[in-house]
Amino acid sequence: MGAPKQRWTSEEEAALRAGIARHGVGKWRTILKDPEFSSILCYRSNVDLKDKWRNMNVVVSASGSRDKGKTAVKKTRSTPKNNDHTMPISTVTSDIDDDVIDEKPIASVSSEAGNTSNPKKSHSRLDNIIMEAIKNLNEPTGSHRTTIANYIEEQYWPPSDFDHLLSAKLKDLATSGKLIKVNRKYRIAPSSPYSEGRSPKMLLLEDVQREPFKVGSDDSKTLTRSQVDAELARMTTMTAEEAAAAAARAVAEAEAIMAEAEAAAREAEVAEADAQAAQAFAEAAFLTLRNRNATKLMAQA
DNA sequence: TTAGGGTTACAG
DNA sequence: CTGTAACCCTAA
Repeated sequence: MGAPKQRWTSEEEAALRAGIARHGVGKWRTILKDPEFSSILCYRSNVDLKDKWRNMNVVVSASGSRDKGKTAVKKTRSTPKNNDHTMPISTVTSDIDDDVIDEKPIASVSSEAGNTSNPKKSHSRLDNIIMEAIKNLNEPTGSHRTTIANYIEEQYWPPSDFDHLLSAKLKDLATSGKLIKVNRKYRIAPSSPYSEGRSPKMLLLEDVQREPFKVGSDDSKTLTRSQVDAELARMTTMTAEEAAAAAARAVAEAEAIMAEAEAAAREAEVAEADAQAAQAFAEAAFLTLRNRNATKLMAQA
């Protein structure tokens, strides 16, 4: 975690995450060609994106054991890649009603990558994996248990009784205050050491809050994907002041919508979708605002 | 063009 | 000296 050669900035990481969330994992060239992301990632190649994404997903490498005792990566194809290039929130998850959590002792985890879990830490590695999963998923309104499970199953391999372990652990973390459970979604608690300044929401607010705009709790709730694209396309022709104003307004709208969606403690999937769209719009607006000088429209190869 | 292995540079 | 992150090379 040092500062080696050309370290990736937070903006670049955010752009990469946003691009992956929008286009899918592995579509590096597509992400690079995206006008919103190419502004930030113009100094990176598709290989750089791939390498960076690979490094970001390196979780807990086996300490020691350079090239020996490496447990083979069992490619369990039990999960047939349900969705590739769709919003992760679009998984409607008909398998809800998952709050039936058995109070199963999970002390005997001992199922991780080759190395024995360190007995010094009070919490097992599964805690770190869960927190990392939620952090990397980076969903503004929290992550469903099924989404977390899907993420972990793709990053690692599912241990035995992983479902029960995850449910118990999530409840344990929620009761201990390390996670906040809103509706059926889990977020990282603000006081948790895992809540680094990686949230694009915070990133947005830090740079755009100079223009105090009225939080309009008005028509913005009916923000659709096409409207987002239209607004975004119009923004590229704005002046700096107009772009700043629009970005600030977008952030305010996103905040209002997300706050409203969270306050409504119900299973409102429509509000959730709106919050996602607003978040995406705000992020894209921010990226456009920051790099509107370097507007290079890469010709389609 | 992408995925994976290998190499180099830097931090602890 | 060791681990990590960016960089580099190559097969598919």
